[in-house]
This record gives sequence, C-alpha cells and structure tokens, in this order.
Amino acid sequence: MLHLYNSLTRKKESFTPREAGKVGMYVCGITVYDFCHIGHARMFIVFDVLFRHLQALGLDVTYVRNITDVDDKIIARAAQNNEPVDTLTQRYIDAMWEDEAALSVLRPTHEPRATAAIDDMIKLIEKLIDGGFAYAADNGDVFYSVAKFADYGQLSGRKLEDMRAGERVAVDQNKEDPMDFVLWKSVKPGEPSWSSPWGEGRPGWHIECSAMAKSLLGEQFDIHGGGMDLQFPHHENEKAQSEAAHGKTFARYWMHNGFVRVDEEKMSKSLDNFFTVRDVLEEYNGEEIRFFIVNSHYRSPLNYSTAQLDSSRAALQRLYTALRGTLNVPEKGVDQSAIDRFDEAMNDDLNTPEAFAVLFDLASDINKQSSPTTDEAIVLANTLRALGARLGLLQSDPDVALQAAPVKDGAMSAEQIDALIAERLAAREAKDWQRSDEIRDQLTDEGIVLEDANGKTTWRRG
RNA sequence: GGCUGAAUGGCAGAGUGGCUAUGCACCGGAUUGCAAAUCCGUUUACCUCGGUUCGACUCCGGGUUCAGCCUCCA
Repeated sequence: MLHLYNSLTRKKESFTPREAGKVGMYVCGITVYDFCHIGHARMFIVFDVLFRHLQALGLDVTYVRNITDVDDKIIARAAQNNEPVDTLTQRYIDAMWEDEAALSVLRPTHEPRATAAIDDMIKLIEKLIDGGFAYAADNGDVFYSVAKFADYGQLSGRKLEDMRAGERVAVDQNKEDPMDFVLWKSVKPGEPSWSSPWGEGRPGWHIECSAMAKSLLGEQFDIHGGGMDLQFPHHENEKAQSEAAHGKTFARYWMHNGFVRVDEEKMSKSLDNFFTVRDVLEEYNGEEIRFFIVNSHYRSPLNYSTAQLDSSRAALQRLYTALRGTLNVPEKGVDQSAIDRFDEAMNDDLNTPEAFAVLFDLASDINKQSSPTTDEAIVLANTLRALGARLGLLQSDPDVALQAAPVKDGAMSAEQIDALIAERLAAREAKDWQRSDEIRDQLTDEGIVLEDANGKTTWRRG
C-alpha cells in the first residue's frame, strides 16, 4: 500500500486513486528562459521516480508537466537578446529535453505549453467572473477575489488576516483587496498578447496551470506536484481558481519536493548561486547526478557539493562493479524478497535512501558469490538491474559505465590505455615489477585505475 | 513579525520506544609481486533542558540553531 505525504494535510496518507487503476498527475514545470539548473533537475527526477513507481505498481498514469512559455522574464530576455519570444523558448525547451535525456528522465505523457492553451484560460476566467470569484478592473486587468473563496490559505496554512498584516508588496490600486492576484494582464507595448473579452493581454501565471490541468486531467485528479516554493502563492492560487470554478476538490494529494542548496542556501536564479545541468555534466555524468539526487529523500534539503557528487560516483562504482561479469539471463528470475523490501521502502512516501540500502545489500551478496556466473549471482544481478531501473539507474553495461567519464581534452583514449595495459602485462610476465608499476602510476595520473584479477587486467576511470 | 519544516557517527543519509540502516572515508586482517577490486572484522551517533516510561535518539513540552515561504522562483 502506497503512502504519500500530502502537503495539504501535512501528513502521510494512504494513496488511493480516484479511479481504480488510473492516476492523473500534474507537475508544475519550468519557465523556459534559461538553462535548467540542478534545482530544476531535482524536480524532474523526483517526479520521474514517482511516475516510475506508480507505473511499477501497475497503475495507468497520465503525467502532465507544463511548460510556461509566456512570462515577464521570457519577454525581458527575448528583448535583451533581440530575438522573437518563440525562438527563445523553443531553444530552451530543446535544451531542457537534452538535459532530461542525460538524466534518464522519462518524458511525461503530456507537456502542454501555456501559449497553446490561452482559450482554455480565457474560458476559465470567464467562469470565475460569472461565479463572482473574479472581477475585471478598469485598466483591463482581471483579478481573483480571494475573499470570495472560503478555503483560501488552506494549502499553505495561512490566514488571510496574517497575510494582509505581513503585506510587503506595493499595493496595486486596481485591486479590491491587496491579496487578490491577477488572472489576466492587459497588454503593454511590445509584449506578446492575445484577444480576450477584457481586451488584448496575456494570462497570469497561476491560471495557466489551472486551465492546462483541467483540459488534460479533468476538474479533479490525483496528484499535484512541484517545488516547495510553489506551495504559496502559486499552488494556493491554482487551487482557489480551480475549486471556485468547478465546485469540487482540485488535486487530492499535493506533493512538494525540497530544495537544492548551495552552502546551506537555496539554489536559485535570483541568488545567482546555481549550477546548470549542462555545467555539471562537464564533470559528472547524468547517472551520477541522478544518483546524487535520488540518494536523499525528496522532501529533505539537499546540499550541492562536488564532495557529494564524488561520493555518488564512488557508490555507483560499487554497484556497477558488482554487476561486472554477471550474466544477463532474465529467465532465471529475481529475488522477490529484495523486491518486496524495495517496494516497502518506496511505498513509504518514496523512501529512496532506504530503497538504496536494498541495492547495496544485493551488490554485497553478488560479491560474496564464488563467481559472477552462478545461478544465484544471476538472480541477484537480475534483481539489482531491475531495481536500478525502478530508479532510472544501472541500465548501462557495467564495463561501459565504469570506463565512461565526461571526456576532457587531452584525456587518454581507450586504445592508448589498452596498449599500455598490454605492455604492462608483458612486463609482469617477465616479472619486471618496476616497469609494471611505472605504467600503472602513469595511468593513475590519468585517472585510470587498474585491477588485476584472474590473470586479466581491467581498467576503470576513478 | 507570521507560517512551515529540520537538527543522527569524519562526511552524506535512513530508521526505530529496548535489537547492525546504507554509501563514502578511516583502522586491522584475508587476498595480491605490490596495488586495485572484493571479502571478514573493528571504531565513530542520535542539538539542549525538562517530562512521560521499567526503559527514549525515537513520545510530550520549553529552549537554541538552521533552512524555506510570506516578492518572480523547481
């Protein structure tokens, strides 16, 4: 039985889909005006792990993750670059897909773009106005009236009075209440805009998600996810809009992933302390980055550091080392008790650290076998590969994985390495230990680690 | 100021009212020409002060520190 922490109730709850066997899941994606950083990667990977786990439980998952492709920052960046908005957004969407592929993130079922759903947004805003939950101001902006929605503040655990008391933003004179938020913004010169009953303009951010979720998942669905920082105001507003418009509970479970930090501080664009996925891929491969992220619980803060990535690399090497030399014979079956233990951990609100312990125990058991080709080793290795797949890891050929590293200029090629190993082998046969060690030292300097076993020498990148 | 959440061994990171997490690092042994990998073994812990309890790192309360949100943000 799957249990998930529901941000709405602030406790773990048993998960039952609203329709047996099917799950509708919506996750707030990114605003495409720059490259993805490790914080974005965490969101991609966390919900990818959930997507995979729900599927492993036999559920038919419709996973929607939107792309915000109209927004103040996008407009500003396009103007700065002197390029059309859609050229800019497409470039960063392509980059996002590249990054995701490197991190073994599965593509969601749907990746709707805000600009393709403007009509749905307008309809939703009209419905809110008709229902008395929104109003058009004289300047063409349309606002949501928070005072009209009794449950406002439920998701973020805030009271309207408290929020008003702590008001820190300059109040827009067009608003009836300082807490009201914009649904439709009237056009400003030079900005992209669409026609609407309130004149030319563009949608506010929150209404985008409400509209896209409704059109792809319906008025009510199972899981809504996103980063911790979206809980307020974005998700609170989204919930208020959708529930006011449709008169029913919007998402049944709300899930929020924790942040990636740098020096104990949130990684973000505005603090300028972010590392892009592609920068980190220069030094670490996608699987190492993915391991680093999955290695901690999705709700915990995760501190970014190269020491941690180095540790992830070492841990991954241990798992791949155990798989090295094992035969891939799926017919021999799997170790069900390990799978059960893994499922139990994952069913407990995606306890990936505990799930990892199962993988390491399997690796240990494989290593204890007299040979990697015994029936028992094959079963254990099958299990390790299968559970690795559940986390989006360990799907490479072990030798390839152990020898792969981001290629740097001037790095020694596999051919050069093999040639030196052959020369060393000859030296060793002649018991010329000095020459043998010289070659090994030379390779060590190149970051190549040699392992002599059973008369053969294998190498890996350290 | 308001609201959340967190504090575990050298580092990372789970978990449990009494019993080994796991990974990395360290130390001893086996193995190896020497290493590496692997195996065996050892060492290091639960922020603080009270309370509940036969017994608390684990439950309750106070405190301290840290982070997040309250403004665009995964």
